[in-house]
Parts: sequence; C-alpha cells; structure tokens
Amino acid sequence: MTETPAPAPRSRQAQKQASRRALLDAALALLERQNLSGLGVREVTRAAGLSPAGFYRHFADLAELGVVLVQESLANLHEMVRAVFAGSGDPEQLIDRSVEVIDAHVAEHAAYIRFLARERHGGVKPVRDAVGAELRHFAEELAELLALRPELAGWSAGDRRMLAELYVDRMVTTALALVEADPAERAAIADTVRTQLRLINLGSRHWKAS
Amino acid sequence: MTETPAPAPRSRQAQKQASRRALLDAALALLERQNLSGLGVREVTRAAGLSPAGFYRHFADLAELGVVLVQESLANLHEMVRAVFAGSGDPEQLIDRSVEVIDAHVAEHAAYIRFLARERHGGVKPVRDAVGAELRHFAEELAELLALRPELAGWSAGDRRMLAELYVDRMVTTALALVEADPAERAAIADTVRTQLRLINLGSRHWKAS
DNA sequence: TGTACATCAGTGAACGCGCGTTCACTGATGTAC
DNA sequence: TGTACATCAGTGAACGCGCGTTCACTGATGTAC
Repeated sequence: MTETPAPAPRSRQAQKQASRRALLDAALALLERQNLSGLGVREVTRAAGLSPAGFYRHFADLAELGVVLVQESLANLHEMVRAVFAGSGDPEQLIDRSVEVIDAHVAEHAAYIRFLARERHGGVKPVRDAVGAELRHFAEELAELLALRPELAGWSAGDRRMLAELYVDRMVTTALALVEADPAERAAIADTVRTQLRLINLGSRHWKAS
Repeated sequence: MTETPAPAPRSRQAQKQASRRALLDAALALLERQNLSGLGVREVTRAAGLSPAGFYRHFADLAELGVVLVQESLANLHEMVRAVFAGSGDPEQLIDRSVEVIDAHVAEHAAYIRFLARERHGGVKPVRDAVGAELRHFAEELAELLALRPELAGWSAGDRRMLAELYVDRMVTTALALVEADPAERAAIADTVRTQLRLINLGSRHWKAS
C-alpha cells in the first residue's frame, strides 16, 4: 500500500482563493436550475464543501457573489468581438465568423450564459444592474468597431449606436436560444440568425444617413 | 349616523372568483420586485387577504398560478397585432403604429410585462415553457399576417418566419427596455426601435428570395 | 314560503423543517526576533 | 535554525423565524321537498 502523501502546505492566500472559487463554481452550477433569488447561502456552502459561516469570509451576501459571476460571465466577450473584427473585412464572412464564435462560446460557457439569461431581468437588483451596464458597455464597444468599417462611412454616431444595439440584441437573444435548445435544434437556430444578420446588413447598405 | 349596509350576498361562484382574482393580483404586484421562485404562498395570501390554507382551494402551487399569469399576460397580444395590421398598408405607418401600440401597452400593463421578462428565462420550468410556447405562437401569427403583404410576395414560408422572429424579438426586447426605463428615456428608446424597424424593412425590400 | 340537509370556500392551529446570521473557538500559516 | 506570538480562514453550535402543507372545523350559500 502506498502512503497517502501528506497534504502539500498551501499558502493562506492560495487556500482562500480556492475556497472562494469553490463557492463561485458551486453557485454557478446550482444556478443552472434555479434563480439567484431562490438560491440559499447554506445550499451554496454545502455544495462547495464549506460550513455555512464560512461563506461570510468571502461575500457579504449572495447578491455580491452574483455580481462577481456577472463580471466573469462577460469577461472574455470583449476579446471575442475584437477577434471577430480583426480578421478579413467582407461583411458576409464577418457574419459567419460571429455566429461560429457565439456557437462555440455558448457550448463552452453554457452555465454562464444561462445565468445571464436568468438574471438579466431577474429579481436581484444589483445583479440586474450589473448585467445591464455590461451589455451597454458591449454595445458601445461594437459601435466603435463599426465606426472603422468602410461600408458605414458617413453614418452618424447615433445611427452607428442604433445598429450596434440591433446586432448585440440579436446576438444575445441567439445565445440564450442556443443554450436552451437541444443539440438537434442548434443548427437551425444558427441558420436563422445568419439569415437575419444578412438581412440587417442588406438594410444598412441601403441606409441613407439622414 | 347612516347604517352600514348589510353585505350584499354574493353567489358562491362569484365569491370564489373574487378570491382567485385577489390571489392573482397580489402575486402580480409582488412579482414586480422579485422572481416567482422567490415568492411564497404565505406572502401571496397575506397580500390577498386570505389565510395561507385558502391558497390551496385555487391552485396546487405557485407554478400553477404563474402559468395562469403567463396566459393573461399575452391574452390581448393577438388582437393588438391584428389591429395594427388591419389599418392602412404603408410599411412606414405600420412601424409607427406598432411602436405606439407597444408603448401604450407597456404603460397600461407594466406589471404583466415585467413578469414576462422575469420568467421568460426564469427558474420555474412550467412557467418558462409557457412563455416560450406563447411567443412561438405569436411569431407564427405574425408570419401569417406577413404572408398577406404585397411587398413580401414571393417570399418562402421559411423566410417569412425568419422575418417574423426578427420583428417579434425586437418588439419583446423593446417592451422590456421600456418597462424598466424611467419616463425620460422612453422617447429615445421608441425612436431607436422605430429606426431599427425601418432598417429591417429596408433590408427586406432588397431581399432576394433564394 | 318554510324547513332540513348538503356543499364547500375559507379558517386557525399545528407540525416539522431549513433558513440566514452570530459567536467564541481552533489550529494551521505567517512573522519577528 | 529555533522559539514565541499574531493572524485569520474555517468551524460547529446556537438563535429565532417564517416557511409549506395538513387537518378538522365553521358558517354562509345552495338545493330538495
């Protein structure tokens, strides 16, 4: 019989980080099946392997934990959209690439997407506000990227912003639809959104800035 | 001193209806500030003026009550959209009228709209499914109405459905944005969606059915 | 019209339960000398 | 390197509380004769 190795001593900081991570992960997993407002402190600590009181070493309450999850959910969104726009410039290719990226992102981070869908209009105000602020920020970023595109030269800032919101909204809705769909439906959803984005692109090509 | 009039005797049926209505209204009011999954039976009966046990004379649980609220939320949607399409045919006027109707509807039924927003992706499956089914039904109805429009003659059923989903989605998102906005922002939101719908309309005019 | 019985929406008390939060504590990690 | 003290993440017990649900009941409404 081999001996169980003595537990490697961990720095206090690293140990605390690990517990915090465990709480966040446990909460995220539990939130796949319920709302944040239905979640309990004891439920989370039980799943994370801590005592109930341990929770308060990391967060004042579940809303605070929720806001952290919102930030994590949207953290890599910005690099994603920049990556899409960095490539070749044909709008058709851009649309295809966007949909691919969304599809891959949803597959990889399903729990985060579901969480955002639940809490975007959910009953916990600080979390709801955090989601709203992040999405607005995201639309701004997209509007800036649209300003660089030759086919939109001469558009007013307001019109660019309007178009950015239209795109963001379509993408968000698609992500939510994908995460709740069974695998068989996903290809059809992706097809539909591709067509819709093409139609929007067609409209913007014929748009006359007022 | 005038006498308090003796309480008018109510039929049992009418009395039961009134209690049921009180439960639904109390729940709807409470749901403006929280999720269905955070709502309690005792909380609802307290607000409705019944004893906790009284709840079970009307509903098996809160999910059942929630499904009824979903149906009520969307009940007059269909006549609304038919009324919009029944009028004069110019697409621009149609867009203006649609936005006006949404705006008025949101103002009048804010609590129902907020409820739908919360529970569309919420943690109570029967309710979530009910919302999804109703919105799908709504998109189908719109697709049928689009089939009658001369400017879309020759479109495939699939493309009409795609366009209907795009419109429905934009309208739903707008309704949710309006209900959460303060009055000062509402005009700007309505302006933005009008512009977006015009752009989509422009795209569909140049759409070549494949 | 009057009387005797049936119905059933709503009650109030009771149950066991899991909740959020607090508290003094423990013991491993970290630090000063 | 060794020793004495400080820190503080995590514990376990305790608290009071409101919850969902059940139950036998009450009394007004409804019905049969």
